[in-house]
Amino acid sequence: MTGYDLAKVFDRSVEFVWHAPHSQIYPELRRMEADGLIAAESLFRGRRPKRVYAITADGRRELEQWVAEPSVPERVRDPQRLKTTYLEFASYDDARRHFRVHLEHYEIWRRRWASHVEQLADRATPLLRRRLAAEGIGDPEAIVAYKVHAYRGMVRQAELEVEWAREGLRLVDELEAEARKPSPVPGAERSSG
Amino acid sequence: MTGYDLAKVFDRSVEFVWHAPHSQIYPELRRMEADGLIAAESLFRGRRPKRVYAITADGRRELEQWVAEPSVPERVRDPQRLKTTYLEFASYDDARRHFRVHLEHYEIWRRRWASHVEQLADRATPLLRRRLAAEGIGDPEAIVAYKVHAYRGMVRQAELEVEWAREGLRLVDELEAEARKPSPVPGAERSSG
DNA sequence: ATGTGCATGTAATCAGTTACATGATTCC
DNA sequence: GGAATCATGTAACTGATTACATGCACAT
Repeated sequence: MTGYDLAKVFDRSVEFVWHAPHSQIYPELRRMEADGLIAAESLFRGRRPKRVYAITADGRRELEQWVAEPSVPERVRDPQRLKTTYLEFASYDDARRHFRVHLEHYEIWRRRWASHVEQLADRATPLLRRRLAAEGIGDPEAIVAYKVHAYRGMVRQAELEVEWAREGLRLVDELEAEARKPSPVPGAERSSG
Repeated sequence: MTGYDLAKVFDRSVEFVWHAPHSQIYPELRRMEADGLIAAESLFRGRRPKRVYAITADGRRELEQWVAEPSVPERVRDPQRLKTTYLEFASYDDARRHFRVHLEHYEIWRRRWASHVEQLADRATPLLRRRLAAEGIGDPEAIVAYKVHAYRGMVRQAELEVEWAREGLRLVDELEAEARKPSPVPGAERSSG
């Protein structure tokens, strides 16, 4: 593939587990080429060449090493959850806006990931078709099954976030209703449930 | 607090939604001081001073602005899920190891987050006690409720990851069992369920 | 004396974002 | 002719990691 193709895959297309802008992709491709992990063929159509990359034997070995070693999950850094922790500094409306943005974001992504899972299960994505059409690749069941499992994980994550945001909205409503009530006499909360 | 105190809070203590090493904290504190968001008091005990920071009025305003504007979640970048997508390049044992590491990691964090939720609900964490003891702060219910909600989100995320990893392990077992079987005659899958 | 915890930094490097920059081709 | 898409880069900056570096206080 070319850098441009990759940018599409990362950005607009279906590979929704990793994002990278083209400004990161092009230099990285050059670095990988210099390291011998990929090789480019320059195609001239019209005047300017485009560089079509393919993996080398060394690159394949590197890829296999990478999948073989389990990567330890990174230290948590969750901007949304961090901000939630300090929502008492915001107005009720701002707090609601916080959860609504979260909800809408993950609702969109839930749909994207879900439809991608369907496409994978149907073996309908261009990349997957290419992989399955190639010869000498291992178990086609495994190729599909691992991807489906990965993206199902993303779908569930999104579902969780949508639900969590909904509960957040309900929480804000409750806190606001509670705050509007006349302040209770200390100790009085025992008498009424 | 001092930079050291903050590093503890970020690193070893209970604030499990954001991580930062001290090498990032100290310069950042100096920058925030230069910007007038925090002010330091140098305490001399023995010989070397330690710098105890407190938020300023400007800093408080900045904090309120930060919580008021909803932050749009970042583009997805999920190393574990990415690797899962290419597990067909790994051996079954390496694939299992991948999911086991994931499982153990999130099992540990699930426990941490869950016990933190309990502590928050009991108003038992040192930081929360300090906040609630301070005067002129708003609704104590809200202070606790938002934090509990945030950390409950983390607990559920961890539960999801644990379950997802378990299913991953089952998937690898199935794929391996399937691969060990004599290769089926094409079309034969119709006759037996 | 030795190790643990308190306490504060710097330096080199890497990863990632945003903006700047260009030009060809193809479709309407 | 103009817009969208193909196609490839660089530059400045910010955020984050890893390693290097130092020194005090206190308990065993």
